Amino acid sequence: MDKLIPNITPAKPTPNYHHGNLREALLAASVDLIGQQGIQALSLRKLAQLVGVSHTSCYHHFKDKDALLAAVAEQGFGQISKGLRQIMDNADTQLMDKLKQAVSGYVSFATQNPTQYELMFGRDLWQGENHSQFQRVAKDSFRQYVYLFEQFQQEGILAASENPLRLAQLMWSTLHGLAKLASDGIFAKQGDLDDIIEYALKRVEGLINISPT
Amino acid sequence: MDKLIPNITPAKPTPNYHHGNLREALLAASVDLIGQQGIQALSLRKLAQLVGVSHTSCYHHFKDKDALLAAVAEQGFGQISKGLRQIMDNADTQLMDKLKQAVSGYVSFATQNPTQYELMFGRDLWQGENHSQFQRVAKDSFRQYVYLFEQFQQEGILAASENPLRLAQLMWSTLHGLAKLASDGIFAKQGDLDDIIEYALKRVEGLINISPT
DNA sequence: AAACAATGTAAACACTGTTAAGATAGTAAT
DNA sequence: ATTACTATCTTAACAGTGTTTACATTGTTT
Repeated sequence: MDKLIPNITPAKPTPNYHHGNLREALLAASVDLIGQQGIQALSLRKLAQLVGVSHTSCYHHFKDKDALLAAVAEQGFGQISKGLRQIMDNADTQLMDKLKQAVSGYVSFATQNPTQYELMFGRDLWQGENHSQFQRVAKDSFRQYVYLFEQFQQEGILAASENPLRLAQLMWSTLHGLAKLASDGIFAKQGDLDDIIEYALKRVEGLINISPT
Repeated sequence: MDKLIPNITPAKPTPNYHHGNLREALLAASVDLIGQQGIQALSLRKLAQLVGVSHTSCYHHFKDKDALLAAVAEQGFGQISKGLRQIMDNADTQLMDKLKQAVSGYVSFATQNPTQYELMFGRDLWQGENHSQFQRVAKDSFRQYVYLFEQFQQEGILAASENPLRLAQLMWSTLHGLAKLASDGIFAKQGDLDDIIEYALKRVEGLINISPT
């Protein structure tokens, strides 16, 4: 779906004074530029030149540079949410398989879009001003994990004594940690990743079958 | 140990041409400034003004702005390592209690120094140029977790069939995820954190007692 | 005392985000 | 269709940034 080498073509021959679709173009160029050169390398001016437009025109579509970054991050969460929903809505898949697919899908996104993933969890977007729209989309993607564990419980696979929310929080923390550390190559070598995931899933399976206190 | 409101005093009356301890002063001021205003707010000029020195003097102690940030991050890992070592070296503490203390200590650091923690795991420092010294200190702090689980195994508490490295990687991922999400208030409310940690530790305890395949 | 290296400063460069004022083009109202 | 209006894009300017270059001051070694 994503091109391996996104094409950053320096301006296209748009004879129109009004670009017509500048907002989307800016977002797309941002994803490309960030993916290739890192978050730091993204400047409004470079971006505008890439799209073939004056750099101040950005301010008609985004309040801030921060707002643009928030939109890029939001798009990332949207992508994850979409993928999760497709997995969840497949009636032919067993619950445990859904979990496995959800996990590997999440980690895949992080490792394939490491800089965007970094942006999505940057402290600025969560702590600073209220990028409320962005945060809403992000939290929606999380609720699907809670929903998954609730289904586990409804089908009696997971003991009623367990707390689905806590379980989802714990599992998602692990997932985020794995994704982050793997995508940045911090500790686990890229190859070890699958091993660790398998290792983690075994634990969850044990938890589900044994269902301890 | 850390002051709640670090004092950012704008320049001290240093009549000396040579500051004498500029490197340390810059690091300390960086930690303060970052902690109060965020990473983005740190500029070499602001920093220099805070210490009462010309902004170009930084380049005699750090190659880059990035190098300075790496030093700040390195100091953070050093702090964590030191705390872990104190826990590990206490002969009067049981292994399981050491684990608990290590976990809560780690999370405490992250929640009390959220911006520095963010910096420590920023992609730039891990991906970009080779801040080798920084990475060495960081990885040292991780090895202590591996060492802990190895001890578990030596004392027969953890089944020999388990892989201490994998276990440490998994646990540390979880820990990092929890710390990050909690310190930025992303999903878990700050109050829920203790619950989740307790929940997580129970899982590890179960793993250790039952010692499954 | 002279030579040297370490550590400080000042000036200049290219680049950044942001604002303000004006140009252009589509759209709705008369 | 002409007018008014709004959305969109441009140019010009501003303050602030990291970094380099050349120079000043100090501490140390010969």
